[in-house]
Amino acid sequence: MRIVFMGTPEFAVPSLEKLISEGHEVAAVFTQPDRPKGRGNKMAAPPVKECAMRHGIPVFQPEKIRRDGIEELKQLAPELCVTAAFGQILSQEILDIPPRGNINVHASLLPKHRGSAPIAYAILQGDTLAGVTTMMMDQGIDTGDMLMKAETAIGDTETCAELTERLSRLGAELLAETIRRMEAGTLARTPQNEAMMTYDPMLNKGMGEADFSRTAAEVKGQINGLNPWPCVSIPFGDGRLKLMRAGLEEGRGKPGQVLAADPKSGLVIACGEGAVRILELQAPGGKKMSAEDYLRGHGIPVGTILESDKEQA
RNA sequence: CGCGGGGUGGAGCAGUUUGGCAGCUCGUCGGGCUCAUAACCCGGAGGUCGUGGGUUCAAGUCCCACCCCCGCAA
Repeated sequence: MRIVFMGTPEFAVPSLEKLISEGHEVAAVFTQPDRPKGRGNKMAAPPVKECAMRHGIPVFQPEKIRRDGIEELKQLAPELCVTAAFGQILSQEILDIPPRGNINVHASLLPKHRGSAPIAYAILQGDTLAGVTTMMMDQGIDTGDMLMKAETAIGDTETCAELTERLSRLGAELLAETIRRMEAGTLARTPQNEAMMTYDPMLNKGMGEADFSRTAAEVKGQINGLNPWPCVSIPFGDGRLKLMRAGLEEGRGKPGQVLAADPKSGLVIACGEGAVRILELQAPGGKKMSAEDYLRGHGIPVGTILESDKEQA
């Protein structure tokens, strides 16, 4: 099928590669413009662009596709559009161009977790099940009719980064099967149950302020769900200590109190209810490492109360 | 030229300010203690100190260049 693909981050790459390997004619890729990124503010291409260029597929990077990309899309004359984490709103005019519509790969079990950070919120809220849904795009945000779903259990200490990687591959498989059924004429559309819907706001840096007064399960969800961004952190020395992965642990104490801190027993911090074991962390200026490794070279006295931002203010 | 931190046995760090024997915690190997152990005691192996040049009687440490890693800001 002649397809135009729209996507931006790493999550979208497996879907694009799957379309190619399935033999579809990917006529072009739309992705976000290159932006200055990282140290030195060097311009960086979105992962989807790099993938497209590797395959010799034309790339379009309009600032707003609904303003600057309409004519190009019309000329490309796709039979179907596929989007995956594109990051731009599509207007009805755009959606009307491909005769078979626009399929979106969304990283949640809709109608739960509409919005731009479904995977983070699944972990943040303590869900045990995550998944991907293919759906027909309409003008709302993740509101269109559902086509197919795939589920997967969320690991006990799985981070958003890891789950995103898994779901990106699951989504690619699901996308391929969805298109196969569309071609076979056996694809059913299921409207979303609006009563069950949840919409998650965008993540922001403020969400990464540790709050050990919450329950251990909430703290764990916050730590694992906000990795890789914005990450939970606490003021520490010259900078901030980022907590990258956590699990639940027995124990109680004042919120933020260090219950254990040595290479043998690891790092355990008391919460408002229960305690969390910090499995991976990153000190100011340092690399990400296991808590055990960190403690081999640094001491944290047992009993220390780690201040979270809210307690300091 | 956006701001800043870092590279030292297998892991994580100290030592650099003020040049002078390679240090700590852990792991690993051997021995001991113990009913037993991830505990404890004794002993050993293991390091081109990111790379290249320079200064010096002497450089992990001072000077110059380069490579790599990381945080912040966007």
